[in-house]
Formats: sequence, structure tokens, C-alpha cells
Amino acid sequence: MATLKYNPLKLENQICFPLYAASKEVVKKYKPFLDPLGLTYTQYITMMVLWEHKELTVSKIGEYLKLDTGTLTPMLKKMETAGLVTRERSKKDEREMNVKITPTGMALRKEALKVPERIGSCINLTVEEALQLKALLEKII
Amino acid sequence: MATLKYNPLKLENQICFPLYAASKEVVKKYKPFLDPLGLTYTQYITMMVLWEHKELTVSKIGEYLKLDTGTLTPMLKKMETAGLVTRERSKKDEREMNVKITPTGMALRKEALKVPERIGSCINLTVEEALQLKALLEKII
DNA sequence: CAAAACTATATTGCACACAATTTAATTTCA
DNA sequence: TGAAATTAAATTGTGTGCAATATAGTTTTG
Repeated sequence: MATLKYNPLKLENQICFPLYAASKEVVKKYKPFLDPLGLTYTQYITMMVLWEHKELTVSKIGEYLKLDTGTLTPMLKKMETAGLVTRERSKKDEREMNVKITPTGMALRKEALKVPERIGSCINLTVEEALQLKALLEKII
Repeated sequence: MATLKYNPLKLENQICFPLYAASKEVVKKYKPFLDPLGLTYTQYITMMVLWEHKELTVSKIGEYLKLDTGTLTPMLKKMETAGLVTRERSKKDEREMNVKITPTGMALRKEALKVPERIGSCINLTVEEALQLKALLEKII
């Protein structure tokens, strides 16, 4: 009997690749729902933490989203221009930049409320599977 | 009894976010192992399909990796400069660009062989969990 | 068989993503 | 207390990632 050697460098034997591909796939699925709101995916998750916390420093946002300042600073400037947030140095510690959601930004929440369920119906998983997946992913993070 | 309303726009209620964060996390874990090989993560998975198939068109690579030409063309040019692949128009159909792995590229495989297990030990999952995760991710793709 | 439709790749423009460095403010501690 | 260490953002440079468009080659079809 011939034994086939396991090939650790085959794409289908990787765990990383489906993770990478699925992530891009899902982000892409958001686009048609976020375009009407004028948000990119990264801006959308940033709005999510701001809808909840109202005001945060750049580094706090980075902690929640696991993004660094090189990504956040230019994006937050664009969001400021779009009227979604204000950016102001902290009075207490001038090193900190306080990012605060505006009424316009807050109002956008209502329009975003339907996004999650619309996405949900695009993803081919049952509720149990989704929860299982979420638990596994959180073990990685 | 107060009922707390479920908030669909909370980061921790999303499936997309852990997926996005875990994917970035894992790609980042590769960096220390790929840097010595002179490969980025995207180049590494490209090499994976080329180690297996030796010669492919740009669109075939894109099919395997779910990447488009806007990503692949500049990257393949860099890989050509690095001596890992050659790029040549197909004689049969001049529209096609054949990407072929070089002996240098092929030789790199040996050095890459230890990457998967090293990564495996960085990821906090049992074999069963990894297989379960892979199956769930493949349902999404 | 030539115009139209199609296909494969390349190019352009925009938006991340992060490592490394810089700048400025605050804290620590000799 | 003042130099050194630490901290928070911003900047710079490199590398994706994709939509939209352009270009060139191939196939279809009236």
C-alpha cells in the first residue's frame, strides 16, 4: 500500500488560509450595505465602538479594534471631515486625542441597525455554527 | 424584571469582527517566520500554489487565492525581480500571462517546510478545534 | 470576414494595515 | 528638580486589496 506523504505546504491543509479568505469575503459582503451609509468596513466598526462609548482616545479605539495609529489617525481625520466625529486634544493630558461622536454620527446608528441582520442572511451559517465559530475565533485573538 | 434589549451593533455581538481580527492576528504571527525567507504572507500563499502547480496563469492564481489582478500583478512583478518566478505571455493565447516558479523559488520550499508547524504551536487551538474552525470557515467561503 | 462581444491582464485610485520613526507631553527617580 | 524613561499620536514607507477603467487579444456571429 502506497502511503501519501502529508504535505504541510498545501493551501488546503492550512488553517490560516480559510481564515484569511473568509475574512476578506465577509468584509466584502458588507460593502453594498455600508456604501449607502457612506462608511467603509473599518469606519463601520469604529462607529460601533463610538455608538457605544461616545468619546474615546485614539489608543482606546485601537485597543477595541486591534488597529494601530497608522491606520486610525488618517481614517479618523476623514470621519471628522465627514462630520461623524470631532477630534480634540485632551485638556488633562495633551498627548491624548479625544475622539467624540457627533449628533450626525449618532443619527447614523438608526440607519445602520438593519446591517447586521442583512449580513446574517448572507452568511451561510446556522446560529449555533456562528456561535461556535465566534468562540473558536476568540480563542485565537 | 428589567429586560435588556439586545444590541445588534455592539462589537461583541458581531461574528464579522472576531473573524477580521483573528485573520489579521494570524497573518501577523507569520511575519517572524516569513521575514527570514524574504516573503510576505501573500507571497507565501502564492508560493504555496506554485510549489504545487509549478506554472499557472495570473487568473488561476487569483482563483486559488481569491485575489484579483490589481493585487497579484504588482506582487508577481516583485517576485519576478526577486528571482522566485518568471512571467511570460502564453504563446497560445497572448492574453494570458504564465507565471512559472524558478529553481530558486522551488528551493525555497525546503526552508518553508517548518513554517506551518511553528505557526501551529503559536495558535491556541487543539487539532479538533482547528478542523472544526476550518470546516466552519469553508462554509462561509 | 469584419464588427461586436468576450476574455485576460494591467493600470489607476482609494482605503486600509502595520513596522519603524518622530514629536511632544508626562512621569519617574537619582 | 531636571535629566531619563515612558507614553500617546502622528508621520513615513511598504505592501496589500479591490473597484473601475483601459488595453489588447480571441471568439462569436450577422
